[in-house]
Amino acid sequence: MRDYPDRMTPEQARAFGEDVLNIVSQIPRGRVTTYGHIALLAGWPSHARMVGRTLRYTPGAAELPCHRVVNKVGRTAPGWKRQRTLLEDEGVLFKANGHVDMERYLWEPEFIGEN
DNA sequence: AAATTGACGGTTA
DNA sequence: GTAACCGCCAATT
Repeated sequence: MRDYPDRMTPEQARAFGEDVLNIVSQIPRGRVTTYGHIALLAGWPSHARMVGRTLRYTPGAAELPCHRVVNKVGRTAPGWKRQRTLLEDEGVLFKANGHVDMERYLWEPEFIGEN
């Protein structure tokens, strides 16, 4: 018995991509959220990696505040050095270990009228 | 068809 | 704190 969703059909993958971009666009300035939270809200809890894939490869994702998406421990995206500067410019403080202070800046999206 | 690759997450040591 | 795994899954090789 699998406790994770079935493999995405192409149609589901398309809808998932739209949902991800839509959610990212709602992250408030000066706050961050995680790949896992976005995947959960999009209805695919085990697809955190796919959220990262979408933001990395979808043209137009750069127009969104995708710099406000970090991993669960507050680490910024590998190879994207500018992300930290963008966050600091809107007031997000980093800890000595180079991670975002998640206790202070994590924004947890809420389900609205779902199901 | 089989193996590898990641803007990830979790457990263990 | 680090590091080594493991599970997950679409895309790529």
